[in-house]
Amino acid sequence: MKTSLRDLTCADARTTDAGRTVSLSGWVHRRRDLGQLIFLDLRDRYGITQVVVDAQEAPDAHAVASGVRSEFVLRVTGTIATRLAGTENAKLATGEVELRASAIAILSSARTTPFVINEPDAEIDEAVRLHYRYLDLRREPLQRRILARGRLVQAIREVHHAAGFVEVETPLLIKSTPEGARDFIVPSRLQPGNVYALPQSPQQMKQLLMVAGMDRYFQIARCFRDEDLRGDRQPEFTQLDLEMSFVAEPDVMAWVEEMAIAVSGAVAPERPILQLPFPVLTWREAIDRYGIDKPDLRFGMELHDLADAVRGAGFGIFDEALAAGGRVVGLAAPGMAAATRKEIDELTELAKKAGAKGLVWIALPGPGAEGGIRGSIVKAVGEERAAAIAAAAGAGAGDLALIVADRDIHAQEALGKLRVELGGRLRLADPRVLAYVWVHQFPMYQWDEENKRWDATHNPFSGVMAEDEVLLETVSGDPYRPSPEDPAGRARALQYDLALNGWELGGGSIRFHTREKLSRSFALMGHSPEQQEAKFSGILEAFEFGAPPHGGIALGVDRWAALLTDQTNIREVMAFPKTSSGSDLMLDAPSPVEPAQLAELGLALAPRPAKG
RNA sequence: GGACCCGUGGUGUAGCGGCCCAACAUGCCAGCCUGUCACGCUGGAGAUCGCCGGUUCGAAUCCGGUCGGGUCCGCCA
Repeated sequence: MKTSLRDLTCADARTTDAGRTVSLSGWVHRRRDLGQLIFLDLRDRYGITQVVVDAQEAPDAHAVASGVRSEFVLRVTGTIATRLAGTENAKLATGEVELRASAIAILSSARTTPFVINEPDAEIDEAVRLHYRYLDLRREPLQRRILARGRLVQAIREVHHAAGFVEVETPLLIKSTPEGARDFIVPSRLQPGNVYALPQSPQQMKQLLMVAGMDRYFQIARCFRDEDLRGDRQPEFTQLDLEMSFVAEPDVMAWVEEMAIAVSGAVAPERPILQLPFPVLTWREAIDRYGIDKPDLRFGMELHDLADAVRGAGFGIFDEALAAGGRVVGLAAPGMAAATRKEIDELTELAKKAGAKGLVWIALPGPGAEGGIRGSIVKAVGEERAAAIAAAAGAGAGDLALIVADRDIHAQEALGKLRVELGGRLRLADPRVLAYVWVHQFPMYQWDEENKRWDATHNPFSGVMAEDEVLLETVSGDPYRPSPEDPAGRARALQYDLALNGWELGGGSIRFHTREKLSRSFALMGHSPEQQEAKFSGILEAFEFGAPPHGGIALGVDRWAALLTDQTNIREVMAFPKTSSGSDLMLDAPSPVEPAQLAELGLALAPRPAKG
């Protein structure tokens, strides 16, 4: 990549270039000073080339090289030469040649960096990394991941354009809606007292683009949510947002699947996809088999219903749970029969933290192991029955059965968390594999006891399965007077989530596309006609002018990039992320504002409440 | 909003009541070295142990508070 200041990048030189006089520019990666002979590893984004500076050959260049330090920026002119036999470096793409310097220009000197750039494995305090993010980005691991993310976004764009999707930008200054996550607010100077909100997603805009006849839209969209942060959540994040007209659920899923396969191949061609086509689970199946709606399918260790196995065994907790309409579920931790008391106590603690009331265990001795069957209920139900229960949980010789009894869902959810934990501890998941899985047929609503209304479990614009539309009724007969007994609670949404290796990549749905149906759904969610008019007048009105049936999805680009680069934290795939308290340590944001700026906006800041 | 973990030369760690005006590695500085590639060898500089207060004859070490970072719960239509 020839430019005015260089003829080759630091990755280009080969033996076929031997004899050429060229200039290279880059950073000093490492310097090895042997006195009369100095070696400089010159680095740029593309690679590393060894520069040799010989005091006899080039005394001026040698004098400059003597004063050069790590991370100086140089332009080196010299001759590409094949290395002396036996001094080739197989670790470098350019390792068979070197640049024999005749002249060195220092383009920039550099202070000693707060951490070393040339050691990829060095662990550095994250606050320091964030303060000097531009230096951290210079290091190989972060640089590699940001490049991979670039390929991810590029592949997404290419695939969508090729398939006829139109890329449309939507505004960042929009209307605040009181639903869902907290909005980031932007005060309006032209209309003091009024505010814009930053979008939590382009949801309504993309539906309006369907009403506009765009047919297929996508966008790499920045989204904002003012909620507490996590390793997989930042206040601003990026979604692949797309919407399609005249589609049903299988159309969207088929496209996303085709797209995801192409994109995965472009970013991580060496990583096999577990199963094609992607497995599809109903939400119910996912909960029953994995205890979670984003199961990690890279390993089995599924949950088993133990109702039949424990019925009448004479163990009170189980009988009570079943009598109350609850569940008894178990799983088998392979090879953990020898688990110590302490390990089991830890797992019990974990299960309780996950909402379980307790944890029952049965260890089946492995071949050659001393002693018989052990477990917390062996005494109560007898060895034979305990063995049968463990077997029903999927345990064989040498395995540890773990059992939870609780109300519906709670039992599975608690055990599901144990499954994830154990899967990690026992290293059951192949880290190379990409296990995509669809989960669909979610319940549309869940009862919000606090506000006495139904709440969308995922997306309030989702439609419901055709056969469930009859359920969108209330016991009261008035859609504006919902109650927890309403049949609406049984309605399943036309909602589909895509999970990857136990992470929620994203979700989408087929939307309601008539004013009447959307409005009825809003009513169940507690929105009066007046509130609907105030909050959603745009989309409701639009649906009166001929809206096509449509649906789409939004996928988390940060999470996708993290998963494809083997990271568990999206900060590691973002160029300039914020801390868990929302600070940008490099720019020192957020920061105080000038009184004049506030005055212009018609704002006054309330005094910060003093801490007791 | 809550719980837990961490904060010691530039960086990463050790030290966890007196043996410490703090140790090790690396980085940094200087000198030597013509085939190194994590170059090597020799020497040197560099820390009031995040901050404030308390306990104690004595605090990096114990206690309280505070600031910063991280993890988790709540939250995240």
